[in-house]
Amino acid sequence: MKGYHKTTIKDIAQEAQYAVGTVYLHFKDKDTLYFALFKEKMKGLLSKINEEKPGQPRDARSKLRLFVEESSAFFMENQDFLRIFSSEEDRLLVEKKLLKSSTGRQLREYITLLIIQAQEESVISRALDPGQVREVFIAIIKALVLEQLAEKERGNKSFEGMSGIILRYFLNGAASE
Amino acid sequence: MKGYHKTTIKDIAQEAQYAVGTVYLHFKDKDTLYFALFKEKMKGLLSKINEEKPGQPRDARSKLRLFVEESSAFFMENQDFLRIFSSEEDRLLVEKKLLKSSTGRQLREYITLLIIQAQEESVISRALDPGQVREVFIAIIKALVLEQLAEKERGNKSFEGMSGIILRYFLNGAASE
Amino acid sequence: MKGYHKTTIKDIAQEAQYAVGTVYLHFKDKDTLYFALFKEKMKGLLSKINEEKPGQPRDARSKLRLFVEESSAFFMENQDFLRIFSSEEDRLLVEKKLLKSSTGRQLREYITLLIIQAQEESVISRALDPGQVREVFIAIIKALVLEQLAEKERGNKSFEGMSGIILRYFLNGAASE
Amino acid sequence: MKGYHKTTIKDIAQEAQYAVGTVYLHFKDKDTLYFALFKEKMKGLLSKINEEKPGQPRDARSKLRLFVEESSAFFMENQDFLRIFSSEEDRLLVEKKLLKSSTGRQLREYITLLIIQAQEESVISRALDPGQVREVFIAIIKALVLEQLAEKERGNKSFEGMSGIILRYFLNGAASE
DNA sequence: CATGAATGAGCTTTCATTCAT
DNA sequence: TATGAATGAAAGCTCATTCAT
Repeated sequence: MKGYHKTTIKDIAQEAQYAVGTVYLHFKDKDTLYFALFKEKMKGLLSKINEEKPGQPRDARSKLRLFVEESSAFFMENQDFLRIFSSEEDRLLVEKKLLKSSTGRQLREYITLLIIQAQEESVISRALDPGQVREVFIAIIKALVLEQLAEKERGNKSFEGMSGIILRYFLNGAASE
Repeated sequence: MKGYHKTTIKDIAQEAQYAVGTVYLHFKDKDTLYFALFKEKMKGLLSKINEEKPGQPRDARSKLRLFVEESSAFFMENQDFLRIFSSEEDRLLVEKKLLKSSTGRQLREYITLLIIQAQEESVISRALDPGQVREVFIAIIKALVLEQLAEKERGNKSFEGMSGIILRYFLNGAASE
Repeated sequence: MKGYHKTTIKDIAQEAQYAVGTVYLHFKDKDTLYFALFKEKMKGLLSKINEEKPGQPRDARSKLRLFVEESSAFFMENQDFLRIFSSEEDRLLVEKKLLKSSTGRQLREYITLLIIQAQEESVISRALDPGQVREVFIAIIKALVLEQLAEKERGNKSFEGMSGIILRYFLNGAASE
Repeated sequence: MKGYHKTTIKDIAQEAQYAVGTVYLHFKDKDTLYFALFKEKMKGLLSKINEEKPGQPRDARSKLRLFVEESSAFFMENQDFLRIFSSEEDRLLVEKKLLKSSTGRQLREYITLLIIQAQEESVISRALDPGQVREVFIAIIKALVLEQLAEKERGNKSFEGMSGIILRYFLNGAASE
């Protein structure tokens, strides 16, 4: 994909097997359309994460691991699309218009609650601000997944064990023990 | 600022107190202009970091701290401009065209070498891949500085002690000890 | 009309009662548009010339006369437009891109064949190079039609008998008999 | 050369070893500059033609031949520059602004007088309009010189005997005798 | 509901012209 | 006289948006 600004409505319409005009029956403008698509994707991740599997452990550490796994996989699958919105430039728009919308906020809230649970279970330090921890958490996931994708393009190793590595950086940092 | 795609040459010219045509005396096209501006900023950071101050400690931990301080401050001062380039969408352009240029590469190299030194001094685990560590390092700085800026806009607390916090996340992670 | 370089897409669009963007739905750029318009005109002349009228004499001399009449009339009707393309500056573009295209070549070929027929019927000297004769033929038509148009602008006489005069110059030259 | 519209003032200034600004000390605008250059060239031709060589025959036929030779040679030497102005598109400008100027008019007058002399000497038919004859004369020279130049570019034969051929077309036409 | 031709504001880029030096 | 950096009007082209069908 080409990024928000380089992706035309025609591109999207074509991919969706619709005519340009039809798109405008459903979305009042380009922004709305994009944010709707974004929301849709986020909903996908959210429902996957919330999906209750029987026998699934509910402790914070397991849920953190699960979140990293699910979101990494999700990120990789939708890399092109999400790359558009992972831009800081657009994050402003997104945050201002849509992350305040239910889906985006729900995702952030999910993570925040997860972190609070982790603090309660003494997995994450109680001294830290949950919002801050969340940002670091997301940033590390994003950075390492993107790096991994770049590696992949260069033809290098696979994605095996990446979520373990991410979690390690997140929880224990880079220091020597 | 508005990001690469939304910022017009006219905007830039006006801000620089120039006429549109004047810009084109110095830069052959929009890309060239942007990358040149970007490079200039990076050069500023690079030279600030390399600036030898007498009595400055040269151990890895101090240098890491210094880097976080300098780059955070730098980031904050140039937030608008750098926000443009922190966009993933544009990172592709930038990385492909200019981060491979001396300045961008030098900065990355500087960080990588710093991390290697830290590994040698047992500040950072020898088991980790320096490139990966570097990405995590940058991501955490970026995420927390941006969050801080957002806070500031919302009128909240100041930036005091931020570099300590960043370093803490980076080195020790979020886990309880 | 103003010539290729001075005629803007906006001009053309306006004249055609279209918006600028509409023009670009049909032609990918200015060149393409112009050459298409040119081709269209040429096609018009070509089909007029090839139009078989019953009882129309097929000897070379009659066909030469007919060609002069048709092309003079055509030239006059489309003077503004064709003036653009009679520019040597643009002839390069046109010749390189479109006269090599079927329509332009067909027209040239038509004239060449006509001249060869005339040579076979001893109307034109067999000693002369048909290509050269063709260029002279075209040049004389162009020169005298243009002069006539200039006269007209100055308010002088009409176009009566012009094709006879053209043919006379072409076949017999300016010499006294 | 690139033609009137594609040739920039900077191009010309550079070629003349001047700075852009300097050009504007002598010519009030691009048109004026160009027409001045054109005039200069024409003056060159005019003085060459008027150059009295001892023992030079003064009969009309000889002078016509001489004119064809001189102007062909001149045309070839200055082809690039003259091509600019041989464009019909620009001829309007030239005719309106400068051919009415002394030099351009002088050249035309010279040819007209030459033709009248030829009519008096019964070389050219008295029945023909001298202005018209002049246009045909110029057109044939131009057409065949241009064709010859094109041939040359394609690597074909040389320019030998061209002025004889031109004169032949002009005086006797293309007809079989 | 669906279409896609038509729109035109707005972008990047060029270059004749000016003017402080 | 000579300079050339600065100017900004105007060009070609794109694409989000509309609307008659």
